[in-house]
Amino acid sequence: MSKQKIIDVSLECFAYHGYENTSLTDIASKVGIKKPSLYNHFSSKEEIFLEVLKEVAVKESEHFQAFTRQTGDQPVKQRLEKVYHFYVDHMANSTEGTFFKRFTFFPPEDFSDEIKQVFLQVEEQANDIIRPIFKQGMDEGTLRHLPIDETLSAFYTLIDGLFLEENFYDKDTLAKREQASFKIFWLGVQKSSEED
Amino acid sequence: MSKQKIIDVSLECFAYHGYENTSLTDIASKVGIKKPSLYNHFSSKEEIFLEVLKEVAVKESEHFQAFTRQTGDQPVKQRLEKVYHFYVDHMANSTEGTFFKRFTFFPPEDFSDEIKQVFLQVEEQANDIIRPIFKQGMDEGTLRHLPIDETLSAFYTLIDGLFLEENFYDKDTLAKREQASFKIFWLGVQKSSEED
DNA sequence: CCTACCGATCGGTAGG
DNA sequence: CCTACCGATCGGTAGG
Repeated sequence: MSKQKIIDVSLECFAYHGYENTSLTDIASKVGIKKPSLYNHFSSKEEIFLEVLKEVAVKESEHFQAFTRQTGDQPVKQRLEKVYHFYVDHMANSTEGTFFKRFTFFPPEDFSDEIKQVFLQVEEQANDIIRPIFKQGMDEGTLRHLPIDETLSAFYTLIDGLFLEENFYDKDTLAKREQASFKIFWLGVQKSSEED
Repeated sequence: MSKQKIIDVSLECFAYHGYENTSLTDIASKVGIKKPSLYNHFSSKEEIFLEVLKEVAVKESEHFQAFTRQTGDQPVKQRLEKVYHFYVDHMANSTEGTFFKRFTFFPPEDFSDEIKQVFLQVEEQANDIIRPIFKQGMDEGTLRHLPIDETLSAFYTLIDGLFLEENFYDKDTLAKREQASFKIFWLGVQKSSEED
């Protein structure tokens, strides 16, 4: 169906060029039709954007959930490390990640409320997936007993920081920064030998 | 001089609305002149932008340097904590910080090289200012002997993460996240009692 | 520093 | 799904 093709093409254009910098002519030509034909499927540019946003939100949540579940049988440190690398890599290298980053961080004014809502919803679902890993670590004595929401938010802040840095550093430097941040985070949250 | 006023007004427009979303008519009307008069001072919109960029880079470096120097006589933990809060607050609440964040994060394609260069240059200057604090901490035995560039990059990644989060959390939540991240970072880098 | 105007491009519509 | 066209707005220029 060409409606889906319009959504796919729009996702790519919006992700890599932004909302204002993507024209309906651009989208139509990449789909292989003329601009007015878009109006057979959508009533405005805004509607296209909102449909793309909705799709990305659902896909991203499912994607993260599937990956995290799959690490369920591993030790806490490995689970966290894998989830961490997966998040960072995905946001750096996928179209959906780029879209998500771009519009959560600098939303077009007209959509800022919808976007904020989607971000918070995706984050909440991600929290529900990651929280049990920290819980597991504290219960089994691998992690310090810190307030779980502090640990969780510090973990996210690292990831968010790397999102931003993806824009300036080359792959090698970024990989080193990714390692360094995790190492120090882990030193901070692990239970040291002298504690009970 | 009205050239300076154009730069000041443009900085504000670009910071809060982005490059494509700021028209020369907008800028002129806020300055109190008509659009064609801008061309008495600048030869294009691009030139205005590049001049604003240059000014922000210089101002930010100086501003940051001045603040850090002023904390020189305090213990390492307090110095780091103050620099950290200063950085995050400044980026959240100043026009220059908003400009810097917006354009380092999603640069208009035509300027991406110039912007990347400015970002790396500002970061390098910031490194030269912060590195001695970590060096001091390791020398006096407050901090673990970790590779200094790992510590430095992890510290920045925290700050970068909070930059992003400034866009969707309210002040209270943000302040909590700021505290939580620093707390865990500090647990990670401080020398624990059992080490030599 | 202005008025008047340029070609290009935008999102969107009419009508088939 | 198309051609033809709309009013609005863009960055930029001519000429004073």
